[in-house]
Amino acid sequence: MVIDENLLYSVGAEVKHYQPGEIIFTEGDTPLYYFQIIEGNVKLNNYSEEGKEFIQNILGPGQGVGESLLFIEKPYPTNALVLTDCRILKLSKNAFFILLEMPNGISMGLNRSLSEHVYYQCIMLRNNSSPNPAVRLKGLMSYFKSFQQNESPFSFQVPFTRQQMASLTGLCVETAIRAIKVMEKENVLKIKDRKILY
DNA sequence: TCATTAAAGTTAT
DNA sequence: ATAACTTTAATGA
Repeated sequence: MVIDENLLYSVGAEVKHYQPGEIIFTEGDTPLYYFQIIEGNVKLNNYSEEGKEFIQNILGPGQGVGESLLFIEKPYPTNALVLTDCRILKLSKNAFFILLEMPNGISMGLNRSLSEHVYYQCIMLRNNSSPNPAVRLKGLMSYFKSFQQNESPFSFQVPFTRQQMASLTGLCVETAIRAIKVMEKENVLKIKDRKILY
């Protein structure tokens, strides 16, 4: 968790409920709030000129949404929209900065979160720069698998649809599906009930 | 080889 | 039922 929930409540954070499809913020909006997911999933995305979606990231419980933008005077570079029923803590930017000044020390959690974000961007850029679809998909799966303890093969059930995996790696769905099939044959992953085990 | 288009089958709401 | 997702196949860059 980025910031302790009770600490957030103590400085005036409120819980907001969101339904699937609801928008938290849109590309170009001015960042005015700190958001932290209690429950549910949120995706950060962009749309290309031709309308093709690129998913920057899919976030879950405990993660902040767009918090890195609170420190600079720039509009949001992505949209944030809700994938599943969500409970999200919302705190005004002012209160967020008051929290930063407090001696309780939220800085470690926040720094860790920002660091993780930079690391994620680095890994994804590295892998997504590869012309080989399997490399991109493996990069994606390896990163998300790294958060679970169990490192043994096929112990990680990929929590994304093929569509989402394609949008996260800049591939078209069909290519992603084909590459996944090939990887199954090569015993890199298993498919059980359409779920990918990596 | 990958993207695109089309078409059809499957799952979820 | 309808929308969203998955899969296969054909075509072209």
